[in-house]
Amino acid sequence: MLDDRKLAILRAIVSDYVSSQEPVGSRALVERHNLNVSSATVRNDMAVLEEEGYITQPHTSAGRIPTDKGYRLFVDRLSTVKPLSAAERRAISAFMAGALDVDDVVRRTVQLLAQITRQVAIVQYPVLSSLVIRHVEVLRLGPDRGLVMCVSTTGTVEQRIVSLPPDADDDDDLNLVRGKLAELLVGASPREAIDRLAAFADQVPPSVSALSSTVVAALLDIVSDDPGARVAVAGVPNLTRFGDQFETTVRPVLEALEEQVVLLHLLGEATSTSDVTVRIGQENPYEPLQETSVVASGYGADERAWATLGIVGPTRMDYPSAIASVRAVARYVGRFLAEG
Amino acid sequence: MLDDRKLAILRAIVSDYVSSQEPVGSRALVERHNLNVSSATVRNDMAVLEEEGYITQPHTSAGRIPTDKGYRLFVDRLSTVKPLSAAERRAISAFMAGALDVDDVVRRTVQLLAQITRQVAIVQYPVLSSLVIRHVEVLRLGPDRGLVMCVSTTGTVEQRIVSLPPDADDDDDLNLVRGKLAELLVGASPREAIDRLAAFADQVPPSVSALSSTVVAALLDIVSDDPGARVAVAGVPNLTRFGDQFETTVRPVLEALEEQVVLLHLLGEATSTSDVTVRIGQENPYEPLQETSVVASGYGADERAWATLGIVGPTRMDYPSAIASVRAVARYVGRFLAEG
DNA sequence: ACTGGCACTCTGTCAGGTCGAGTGCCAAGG
DNA sequence: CCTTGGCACTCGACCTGACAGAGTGCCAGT
Repeated sequence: MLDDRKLAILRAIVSDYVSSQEPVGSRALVERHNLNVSSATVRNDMAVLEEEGYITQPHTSAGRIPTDKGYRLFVDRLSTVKPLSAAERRAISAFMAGALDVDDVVRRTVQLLAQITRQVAIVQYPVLSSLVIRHVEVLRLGPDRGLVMCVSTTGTVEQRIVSLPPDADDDDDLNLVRGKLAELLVGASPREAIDRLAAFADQVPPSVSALSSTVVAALLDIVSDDPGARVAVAGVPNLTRFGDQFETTVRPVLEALEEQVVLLHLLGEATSTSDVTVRIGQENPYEPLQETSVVASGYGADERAWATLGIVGPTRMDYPSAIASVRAVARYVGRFLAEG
Repeated sequence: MLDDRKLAILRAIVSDYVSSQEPVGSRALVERHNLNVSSATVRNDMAVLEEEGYITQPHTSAGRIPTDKGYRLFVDRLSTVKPLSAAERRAISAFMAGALDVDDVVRRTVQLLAQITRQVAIVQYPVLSSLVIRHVEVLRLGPDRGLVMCVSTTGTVEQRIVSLPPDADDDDDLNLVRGKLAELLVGASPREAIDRLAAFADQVPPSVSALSSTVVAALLDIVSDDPGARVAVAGVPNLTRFGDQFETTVRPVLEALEEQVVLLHLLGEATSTSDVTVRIGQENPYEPLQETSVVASGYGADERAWATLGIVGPTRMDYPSAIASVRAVARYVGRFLAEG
């Protein structure tokens, strides 16, 4: 159906359109790429490609632009991942060097990704569910307010403010509960923690049951209410390069960027750290973003991904570079988080 | 120089322009407001107002639009702050109810502010410098990595990851240092903490001096590297209502929104919780944002402000509503943080 | 001091015309 | 059967001129 030349033409169309952002015609194509055929031949091939749904023309007598299906074919079969330049590799190390804690790593990563791809970058915070609890703390902040904290082995800290029963007039009860909980939870994964917490109510003396249940509720909230459900975003100004129609294309993106839930849905679920997922236009699960593409990858210190990162940009995007950048950054961050 | 009628005309121009976003002419003015004079009279007055620099016309034979100076006069002398509707007040309480911790309060506040003003909202995290240290924690995360944490009485948690000397082969040293530091710092303000930490090196046995100095450095970093230097942003999609020119007006705003430092500079320094600051167009300290106005206020539980919040929008903004909203939200958040 | 009237200026828009890029198709050639 | 040069056709981009409308400034009259 599609011989080599047609594929080469499709590749050329994608490549030209991505760089010029203008429909590309048959003549320009034979001039800029050495296809060794005439423009008429290219036209015939383009007619076939259009019939098959890989390209389309905005109006009669304009050049062709790739469809989502065309980009998909390009990404799957026609593109070779562009290796990053030495300068880019150096930029990555320089940018990440000296990160203070996990939050800082995430913030730097998202900025880095936005900068090298010149798109909007999104980085999910590492999900606690693949981590291990290192420390549990319960503090009294005021007469009836307390703080419950949970620290993971990677240094992520999650906390909740709770109302403490005012009758616990000194902190012995608090320390008792804290001690028992620490003993119970340190070393546990969040999933184990949920199970152990469910059985905890029976293990405390009735005198502290009110206090204990409040703290346990907060801890359950922390470990079960997926703490990786947060994302960092950078590179929003890059949207101004998006195109002309603002209300129709950019606005939905801006709205999606304010909805953490949508963003997580968008990044998708990455189970492995080695794949880069590309969602093109209408393949996108979130309807208002069907004019945009998402390039995402899992990241983490081992094969199992801790969380996801990626970029969002126009379907007309330089996929080979984007994929290479996302992959490189994901790998680097994974290693960085492992080594500290 | 400017009699009552001229002021009334200026007020009418501002009001009409803000709602219609189009230059307003003399005839429309006498029709929509009962000025009891003819359009010719209005024209004469407008000529004076233009001469004085309060209004301008985009081109000959177009209506007038207010200048920055015109808006300034309007804000200072011609507008009365619009009280919030009952529905808005209810929305504020509903939105804030059930906030989990300080971070959550900030996130909700910034969303709330963006929603009721329909502008871009910015909320600075409460600065630690007006708070008191409640708890200090030092944890070992791995063979050579540790976590240093600091909790304030409002429940703000700041942490740093540090490299620990590997020779501390069990955690007695760590606990010793932690204990001494907790004793030293709990109850201190950040300023006091800096002083006390400076003198701490002398108080520890030499065997733990390496460990101690690492931890102290991290704590100094936490308490001195102003943790209130962070802001939350929401309502970015509202920028699409900004106007037509994108490259020139919206892009600089998007860029500013990615720079925490610029944003803090923009909000300015609010020392009191009772004033609302309005910076109009060129009054703005950050040059690329001279087409925008900033309405900001300090907030906090007492008269002294903890931090600042505000909105950024086009100079053509509904100042009375914006000022009222910013003030109301600032007060509400202040009370909320105090009561918990 | 205000008002009605008038000439003037400028923008936005619409119709008409031209240009050029690009296509589809066809007949001829390898 | 594939490829190619040629040709007619289509349609958007751009320019032009004309026109209506909004708005102004100014002036003479009340």
